[in-house]
Amino acid sequence: MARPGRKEHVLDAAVTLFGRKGYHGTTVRDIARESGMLSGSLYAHIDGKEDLLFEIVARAADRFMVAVQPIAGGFGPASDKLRRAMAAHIRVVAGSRDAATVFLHEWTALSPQRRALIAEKRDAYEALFARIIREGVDCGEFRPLDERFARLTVLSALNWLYAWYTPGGPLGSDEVADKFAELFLEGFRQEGACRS
Amino acid sequence: MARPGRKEHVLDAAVTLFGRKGYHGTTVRDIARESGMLSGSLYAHIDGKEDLLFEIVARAADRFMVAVQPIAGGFGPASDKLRRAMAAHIRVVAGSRDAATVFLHEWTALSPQRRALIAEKRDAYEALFARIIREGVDCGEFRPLDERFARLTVLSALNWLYAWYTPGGPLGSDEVADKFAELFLEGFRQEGACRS
DNA sequence: AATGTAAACAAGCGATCGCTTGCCAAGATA
DNA sequence: TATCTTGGCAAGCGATCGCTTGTTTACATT
Repeated sequence: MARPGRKEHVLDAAVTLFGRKGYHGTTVRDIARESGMLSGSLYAHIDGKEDLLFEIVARAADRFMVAVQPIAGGFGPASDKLRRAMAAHIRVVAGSRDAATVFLHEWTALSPQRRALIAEKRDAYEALFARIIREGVDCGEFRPLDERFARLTVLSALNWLYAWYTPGGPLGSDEVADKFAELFLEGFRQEGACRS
Repeated sequence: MARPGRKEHVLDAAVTLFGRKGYHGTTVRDIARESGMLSGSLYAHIDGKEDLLFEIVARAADRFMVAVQPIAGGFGPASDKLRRAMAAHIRVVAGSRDAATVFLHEWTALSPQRRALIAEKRDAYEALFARIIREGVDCGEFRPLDERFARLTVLSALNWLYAWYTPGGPLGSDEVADKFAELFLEGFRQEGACRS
């Protein structure tokens, strides 16, 4: 009887190591050791090292998409959708920080064909945020923003989360999202600032 | 007579390759080929592969520091200092995009001691932005921001630049800085928004 | 108890890794 | 002219890379 959990176990080991040491910095022997077997035994479950990377990256991309898609397509004020989209993104990062790191950093190690596939997924994901921002501008809720800059800024903040956010820390993912949303929506400047 | 330009030439080759394929994804033979010599000849100029990485990363860190330090320590409104600090940062990225990429991504490949050294430099750099933000809050020019979040958000936007900014493109570094600064200072929300 | 099969191990393949060594041509120095 | 230094080449070191092969173990099914 096949134990379907074995491959998932290997994927878990790989995502941990890829996240910590990078794709090229991780050997198949590392992955095997982390999985509790020898390197040759890995090949009963996988076709090659790069397949592991692709599966990790593709799954991570899908998780982001699935989390934010319904929010971008839903109803409500753009500011609310933006806050909820950020919260959903952060929840994905918090739920699988290593996978998010690998998704953002190691996709360049893929073959050109697979890299193009991931680029498509990433573009589709970014389009969700572009849509929310355009909605906000069109309905007058947001200032006449440069959509590209606003989107890039929001995504930059989200994409850099992996570098400092610890899921077990004092801040829950929704609290972080609230703080980000407030920051982006209201800006830094005090009304009637002193301008010293 | 020693030709002092040779080592710089090797460093240039290394920063290009590290930026494109990562540290572990680049071999010393790659670096040698890019430098127009064979791998053995490299070792007349360097002590080892990791020394190249360290020198690249440390120099990049210093460039950021030198560019922003006088702005953070200078005079003027915090909003202006923030905009000028961002512009200075972006100029550094634009002037050496590969080095900035390596600085942000590949420092984890360094030995623990050297990694700690780079972490110190990075912390000192981030402190410059923290100082500007605190100044703005203290003098009342900024709202009572959470300094940590504001700093992280600004630095996220700056650190993600390498992923999309092309120095030869339509936007100059100062234009990008202006747009970022406006976005952060004024926020997304329109005064008297429709809140539909 | 006999058989089939999934999943592991032991061993090692060819290739490539970072790096070292011994050597030599060319230019500077004396 | 004789010597020394620089910066390169050719060759190859031991280690490790991703991966393959042949065999064995453990367990489910019959």
